[in-house]
Amino acid sequence: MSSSKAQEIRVRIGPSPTGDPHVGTGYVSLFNYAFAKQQGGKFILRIEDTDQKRSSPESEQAILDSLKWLGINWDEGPDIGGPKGPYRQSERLELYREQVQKLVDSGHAYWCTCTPERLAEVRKRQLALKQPTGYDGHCREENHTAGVVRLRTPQDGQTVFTDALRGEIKIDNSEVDDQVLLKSDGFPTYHLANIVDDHFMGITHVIRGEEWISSTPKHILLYQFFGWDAPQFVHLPLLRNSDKSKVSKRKNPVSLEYFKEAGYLPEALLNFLGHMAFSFQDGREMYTLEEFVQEFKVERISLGGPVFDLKKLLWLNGRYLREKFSDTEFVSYIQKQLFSDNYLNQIIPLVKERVEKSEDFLEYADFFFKASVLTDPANYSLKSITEKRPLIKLYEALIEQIEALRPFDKDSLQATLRGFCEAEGLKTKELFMAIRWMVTGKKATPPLFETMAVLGRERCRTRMRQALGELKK
RNA sequence: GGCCCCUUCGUCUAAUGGUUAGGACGUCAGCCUCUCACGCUGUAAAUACGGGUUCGAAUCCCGUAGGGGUCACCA
Repeated sequence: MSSSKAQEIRVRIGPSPTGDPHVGTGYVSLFNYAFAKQQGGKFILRIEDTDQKRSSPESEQAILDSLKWLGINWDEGPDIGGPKGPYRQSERLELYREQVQKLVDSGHAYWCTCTPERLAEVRKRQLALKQPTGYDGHCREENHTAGVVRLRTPQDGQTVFTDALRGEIKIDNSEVDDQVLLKSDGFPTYHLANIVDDHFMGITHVIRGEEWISSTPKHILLYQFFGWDAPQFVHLPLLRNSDKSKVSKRKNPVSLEYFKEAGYLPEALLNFLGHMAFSFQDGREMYTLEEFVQEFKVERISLGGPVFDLKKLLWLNGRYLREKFSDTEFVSYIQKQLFSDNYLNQIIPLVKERVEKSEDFLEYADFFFKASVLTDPANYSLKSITEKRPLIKLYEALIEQIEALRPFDKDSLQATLRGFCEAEGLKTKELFMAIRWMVTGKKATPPLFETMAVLGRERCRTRMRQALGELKK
C-alpha cells in the first residue's frame, strides 16, 4: 500500500462519445461528483473515444452540454484542461503504446495476429461444444511483433478485489480472457486506457456501473503487472427498465437531450437520479445538488437495481415548477422552454400560409407544443400490411433509422424515408401519412419532412415509440 | 450455458438482531372547490421460498428460486 498521508480524492466519469448523452452518464456523474466534492476532491471528465468508428465530436459536445445542463461541473476536462491532461484518450495514444510495450517486455502481454475470421471460427466451435468462449491462446507462445496486443492472463489461481459496497469478490483466473489491450488500429481498448489513465491521472476511487464488475479482475491484473496501486472500486447498481433489464432506449427515454426537450428541469432530474441509489437519512425527497453532496455517504448506496420509473420524476418536476419558481420566473421559463424565438421562427414559415387570424395559429401548430399527440392506431395502420406482427417490426426498423439519423433535417429525412419505402416496397403516400399521424396526431399538417425537422429527433422518436406502443396493445 | 452481482409494498426506498416493518410516488376514498389541478386527510399494499444460528431474524449463515450483468479488435 502507498503512504498513509492524506491523499487528494480524485474521481472521474469517462463517457464514450458514441451517441446521445445517456441518462446513465448523468447518474454515475452525480455520484462521482458528490463523492469528490464532499471530500474536497476533484471530479474529472475524461472522454473515452477509443472507438474510432463510432466516436464523434458532435457526440462529445452533446455530452459536455448535457452534463452542464444538469448542473454538474468538472474540475478537469477536455474543454478546460488541467494538470493531468490531455483528457481525451485519442490524444494519449503514445502513452498507451509506451505502457503496453512494458507489458510485452515483461511477458505479461503478447502480440496476436489472429484474424477476425479465425476468432469467429474458434468462437463458433466453442459454442458448439458448449465450452466457455474466449481466446484460445493461439498466439501466446509465438513471438509476433504486430497485430493486436493481448493480456497474458495467468492460467490458474484467482484474482480478488474489494468492492466498497459488496466486499471481497473473487474470480478464477480461468474465467478471465486474454483480453485485447491494443487494437490493430493502434488504439487501446477500454481496459488498457482505463488503467493507464486512472494511474497517471491519480484517480483514487473508481465509481462506475455494476456492468464492470466482471471485467474488474482484468483491471486488477493490469495494475499488478504494471506494479501500480489499484484505486478503490464502487460499483453502482444499474438503472433498469420496468421489466428490470438494463435501461435501454427501446423501452425508455434515455437521452439527456430528451429530458431537456421534454420540459424536465435539470434540478428535478438530478434530484430524481439521486433517488435511484440513495436516500436521505431524514427521508427528504426534494433536495439540491449541494444538499446531496453534503448528505451523500457511500455506505448508504443501495444495491437493488432501481427501475427508472418516470412517475416520481414527474411529481418532483411539478414541485420544482410550483415551489421554486415565482410567477415571473415561470413566465420566462415557459417563454424559453416552449415559445423560444428560435422555435417559433422555425414554425411560423410552416403555418403562415394557412393562417387567416392569429388564433388560427394554434389550430395549425398545436402539435408543436403538445406533450402527446396519440390517436387511434387505425390512423397509422397500413392497408398494404394487414398483419399486426410485420407492421410492428416494420415500424421498429423505421424508428431505429430515425433515431440514428444525423443530421436531422428536411433533406436527410426525405432521403431516409423515401429510401425506407423503396427498400420495403411501400407506397410513399401510405407510409408518410402514417408517420404524419404518429408525429402530429393529425391528418392535415405542413409538409412532413419540414415538420419533423422542426419537431426534432427527440420529439419524433418519442411520439413514434408511443404510437407503436398503442399499436401493440 | 459458465462466472459474478442482486432480492422489503406496483415503483423508489427506511429500518445496520428486539418497530404495530416507516416514508415517498402511484392507486383508491374523503375534504377543499363552479370544473380540473394543486393542497390536505385517510385507505389498501412488502420482508421471494426453505432450512439453520439465536431467548429473539427483514437483518447473520446455507440452500433453492427469481431477476440482472458479463463472456468483442464497444465502452
